[in-house]
Amino acid sequence: MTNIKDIAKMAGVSVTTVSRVLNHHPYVSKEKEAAVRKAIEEGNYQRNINAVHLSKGKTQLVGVVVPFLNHPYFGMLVEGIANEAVAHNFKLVLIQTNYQENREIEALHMLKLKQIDALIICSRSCEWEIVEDYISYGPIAVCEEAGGRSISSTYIDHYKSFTKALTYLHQKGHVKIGYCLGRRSGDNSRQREGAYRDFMKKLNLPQVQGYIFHDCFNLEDGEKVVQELIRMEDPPTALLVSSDQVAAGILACCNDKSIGVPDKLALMGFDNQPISRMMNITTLHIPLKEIGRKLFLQAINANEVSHEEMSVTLIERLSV
Amino acid sequence: MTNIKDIAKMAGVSVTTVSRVLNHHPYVSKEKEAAVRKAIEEGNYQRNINAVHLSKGKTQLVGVVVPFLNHPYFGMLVEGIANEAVAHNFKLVLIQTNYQENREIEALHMLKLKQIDALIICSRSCEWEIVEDYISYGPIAVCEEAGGRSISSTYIDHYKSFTKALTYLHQKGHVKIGYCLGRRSGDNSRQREGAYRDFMKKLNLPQVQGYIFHDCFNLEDGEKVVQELIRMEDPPTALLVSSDQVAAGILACCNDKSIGVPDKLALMGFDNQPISRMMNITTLHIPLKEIGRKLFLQAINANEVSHEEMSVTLIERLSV
DNA sequence: TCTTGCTATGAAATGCGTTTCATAAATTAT
DNA sequence: ATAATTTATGAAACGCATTTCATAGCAAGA
Repeated sequence: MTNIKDIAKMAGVSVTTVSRVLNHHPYVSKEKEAAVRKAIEEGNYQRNINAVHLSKGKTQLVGVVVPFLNHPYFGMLVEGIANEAVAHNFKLVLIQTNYQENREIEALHMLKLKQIDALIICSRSCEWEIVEDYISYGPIAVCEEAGGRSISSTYIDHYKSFTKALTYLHQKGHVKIGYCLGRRSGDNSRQREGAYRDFMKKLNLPQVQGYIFHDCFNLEDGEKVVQELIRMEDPPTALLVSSDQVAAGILACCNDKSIGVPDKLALMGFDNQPISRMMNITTLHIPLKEIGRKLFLQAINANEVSHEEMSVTLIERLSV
Repeated sequence: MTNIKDIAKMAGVSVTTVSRVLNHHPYVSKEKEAAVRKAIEEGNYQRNINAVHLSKGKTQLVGVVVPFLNHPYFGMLVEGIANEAVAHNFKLVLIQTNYQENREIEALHMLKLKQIDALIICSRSCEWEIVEDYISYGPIAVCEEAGGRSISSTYIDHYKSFTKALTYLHQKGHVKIGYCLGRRSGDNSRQREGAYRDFMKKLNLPQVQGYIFHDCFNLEDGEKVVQELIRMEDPPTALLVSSDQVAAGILACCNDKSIGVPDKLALMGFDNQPISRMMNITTLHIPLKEIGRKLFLQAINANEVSHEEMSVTLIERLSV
């Protein structure tokens, strides 16, 4: 393999000049540039990218932390990130955590080691303090509110969104309202729980523990929920489901069991995934691709920390 | 930032010895090792990973080429790859191509530049010849039959699978059978088309051009198909759909329009995605995660090229 | 005419860890 | 007791491109 030195020799110039040509730096005469290009051609020269990385201390790589991939939510989000990455000539390094904290720390570590130039955390598992320990090593962007912290964020306000959805359900006459969340921990869940508690309290509606479901991620989890609902003697009349996937699962199961939606049970989804459109599930649209795009831009912008709230839109369909 | 030289000085040894400790090489006395470890601790030393990469010519990175991510097929496949990658201490570099050939070539180029140690192509767009040009730079694994070529592969035989499905449909009494595929190009599609042609011809069944649909990837595409079906005066009675997503879309649309499934239209899906289970779609199970896992193992095994065919299983549900 | 200031170019320093080679000392084998 | 290994350790080479610094020539401005 030829290296820059060989090329320099072949072209009769210094390595500096070759480097200049390679990097489109000014101050190279046309003749020398031509000679260098010819040598590159003839020597079939390929820059050793790892040497470039070492030298520059940059890798044009951005880490993306996701708990898992085979879920439309993250699929869309990463799609948005990936599209923007291409446009900026960056590659993505995928770090699948399955919500394991140590995997997330590993990702942060990669930032420290400069294996990646920046890190996007789509769903955080470890403490803020730990993340903050790494901000000096490179930009970090998260998909949740990080106001006040030196970490860029593009997020939606889950408290507001949840309140919006609850208001809508209430307006539609529902009083016995329950909800389904993904993982129990995490700020997002806490925000949502808070919104629920506050809302129900304010309007003096019953807060039933049994109306609350956790660990709902996929279609299959919807079945689980319906099975529990059936067993209740006084089930909720409306369910706010933090993922369209789960809502779709619930709906399908209801159809199976001839539970009328929305008459017997109203369903409000989240995300506005294709499936919700197809199954006519009323949902809150979240601009995931757009969020992904913004996250990427924040991640590669080492100069400033920014916080961007994205708004959600209620999409009325037929499940409420 | 302290580097290996600093550590060597601090511990009163040579950089070689530090490197030995770092890499768990033998022939280091207990005392020196302890001194080195202490220095590493005190100096808060972090190996410069880019220097390691340069020196070793390896990056512990495997590239993964996918056309897009927000599709359960690729989501699952990559999930399988990612799980195995974690187990082997590799990271994945995602290359989203949107089926653009040049993006795929870029990925191959990364292999050449040693930015990645191996490449997994989940869905190939460019010519075999181009891919083969790169095999000397590192292992490549593909998710399609590559028999005879020096490229590892884990795949399912689409000809066989399609034939299996067609046979099943025919056994169930269907004669007017159509099918839906993703992209028109690609070996997989060609295999399927071939299977269809051969099967229909052999049994002397009608091959109607209008029964064939292309560019079906997502739920939404199902709608499109149904709309066309409605317009036909002599529509097919069964459809073999190369993705459960699309099958689900079709089914949902049929439900909407009160087209009885399977009475009016039988649907046979592909992949055995969660959605097919939920919607009771008869499908062919493809062990995607398993395929992903094998692909990864093939990719990091630089010593031998292997070809592994995975079998599909027909899952009888209620849509046929 | 003299001073700036730009253009052009290369030597050398910088980023940093791994690995080969050489050597010395300590064992083990013969 | 001598030869053959094994253990231990470091210097130097190797992987390679970028960037700073120094220098020289030439053109434009004062």
